[in-house]
Amino acid sequence: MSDDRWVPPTVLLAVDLVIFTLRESRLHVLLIQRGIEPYQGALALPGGFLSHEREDLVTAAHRELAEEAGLGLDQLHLEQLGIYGLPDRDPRGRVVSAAYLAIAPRLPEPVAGTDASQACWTPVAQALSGDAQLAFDHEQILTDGVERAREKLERSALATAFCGPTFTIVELQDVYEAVWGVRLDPRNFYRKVQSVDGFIVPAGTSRKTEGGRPARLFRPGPRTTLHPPMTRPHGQADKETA
Amino acid sequence: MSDDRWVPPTVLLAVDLVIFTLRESRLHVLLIQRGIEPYQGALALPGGFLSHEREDLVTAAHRELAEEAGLGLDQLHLEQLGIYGLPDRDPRGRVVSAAYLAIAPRLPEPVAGTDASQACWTPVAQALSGDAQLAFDHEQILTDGVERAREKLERSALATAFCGPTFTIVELQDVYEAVWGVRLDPRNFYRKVQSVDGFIVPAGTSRKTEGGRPARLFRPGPRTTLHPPMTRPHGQADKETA
DNA sequence: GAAATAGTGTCTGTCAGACAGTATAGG
DNA sequence: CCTATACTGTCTGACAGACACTATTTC
Repeated sequence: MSDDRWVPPTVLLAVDLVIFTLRESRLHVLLIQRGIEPYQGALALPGGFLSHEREDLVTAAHRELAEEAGLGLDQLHLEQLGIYGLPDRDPRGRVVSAAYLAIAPRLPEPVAGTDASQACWTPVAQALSGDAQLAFDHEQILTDGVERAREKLERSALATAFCGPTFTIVELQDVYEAVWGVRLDPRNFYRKVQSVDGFIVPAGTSRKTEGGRPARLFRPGPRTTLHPPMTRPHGQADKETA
Repeated sequence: MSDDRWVPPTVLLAVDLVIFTLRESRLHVLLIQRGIEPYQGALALPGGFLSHEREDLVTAAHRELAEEAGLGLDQLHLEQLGIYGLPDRDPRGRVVSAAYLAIAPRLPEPVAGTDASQACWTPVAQALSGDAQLAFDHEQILTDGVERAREKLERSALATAFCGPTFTIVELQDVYEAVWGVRLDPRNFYRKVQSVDGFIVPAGTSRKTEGGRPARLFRPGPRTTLHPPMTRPHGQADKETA
C-alpha cells in the first residue's frame, strides 16, 4: 500500500461443485474421473475455470452444472459453499476455488456423462472413507458440503429439493435420514412436518406403494425458512441406517 | 475445454473484513473512509488485495486486521463469510472478494487508525440505514455478516468472543440482545446459559457494579458448539432495545 | 432502612419422543 | 383372513416463558 507502482497479484479462479442427490436412500455426490493432469485418473468434484473474464460466478456454476452433470436450472437448488484458496492446493499455480453446493432431485439415469471425463454418482460415505483419494482439497470441500447440507435441513426447506415436484412424507423422511445419518420415528416426523406452516402443501392425489395404503402427495410450500426448525437428534450422531 | 491453446482468465483477489464489536450495548462494525478512488471519501469495509501471489487468504485477513484495525490474533474470532464476485462490483476490473467475519472484544479506545485512511466504529443500524452509502457491494456483505452472526449465536459459543477474558452473565446477555435486536428475560437467560454444559465456566471472583450485588465472573468454556442451542425469540423479530 | 442489581424457585403451556391403535391397500 | 404401509391419538418428561421471591451490595 506504500509503493506507488505496486501491482496486486492475480489468481486463477475456479468454480467447483458439490452436487448431492438421493439414490436408494443414501446420499450421493457427483464425481468425475479427471482426464488430464494434475491428478489425472483421480476422482474429483466437477468444476472448471471461468470461461471468460466477465462471467459471473453463479453463471459459471450453472454452466458447469449443465456441462458436467447435464442438469438444468429447473427444480435445482444452488448456493455458495465457501472459498478455498490455500497457496499450494493446485500444482499449476495460484488457483482459488469458489465452491458451490447443489441439490438435485432423484434422477432415473446415472447422469449422461457429456464431458470428456466420466461422471458418476458416488455414495458420500464411500467418497469420504479414505479409500477413494480425491483430487486437490476436494475431500475438505465435500466434508464442508455435507455439514452445510445437514445444517440447512434443520432451518430451511432444502429437503424438498432432493425430491421431485411431488413427494410423499416418507420420501421426505428418507432425505432427512440419509443426510443426517439417523433414524427418525415416522409418526412423529409426520406430525412435525405437517405442523410447520408452509413447509409442504397437499398435492391432492395419492401414489401407489408396494402393498399398502397409498400415501398422500405433497408439493413444496411457500416457506423457505422453517420456524420452528426441524430438530436433529442430540449429539449429531452419525449412525448409519441399519 | 475444447480449445488446445485456451487460457483461463485471471482475476484480482481482495479480502474484505466485517469486524464486529459491542459498544454501549449496541453492535458496531469497523468502517474506513476510503482515501483513494474508486469511491474516494465513501465508507467501506476494511480490506485489500493479496500482498503477494503466495499469500494465504486467512493470513491476508489477519494482516488487514492488524494494518487497518490494529487488532492482533489474541481473543479474536475469524471465520470465512463468503465470496463476492459479480463482474461489475469494482470499476477497476474483475475483482473477486473473499469476505471474512471477525469478532473483537470490547475495546476501550476507539481504535488507533494506523493506516492512511480513517477507521471508526459505526453502529450497524446506522451503517445499514441507507443514509451512509457504502462502497462497492459492502452493504450486501455487511448484511450477510449480521445474519451470519445472528445464526452463529444460536449454535456456537461465539458470543463470548465479544467479551473480555472474563465477563458476567449480564454482559453476555447484552451481546445476545444487541446482535439479535431483542429483549431477553434476565432470569431465564441466567438459567439457560448455565445449563448448557461447557459454554461458560466460573472464574472464581466477582466484579463490582454500580450499586448492587456484585456479579460472578465467568470464562469461556471448552464447548464451541452449543447443545441444545440458544433459542432466538420467534420470527427473528428485529425489535430494537428500547 | 431504601434502592439497585444478582441470583433462585416455581408454575404453566408447548412440544419432542415414545408407542398403542386405526385406516386402506394387495394378496 | 393376513400382511404391509399410511396415518391418528395420547401419554409423558423436558424445557421455554412468565414472574414472585430471596440475596448481597451501595447509599
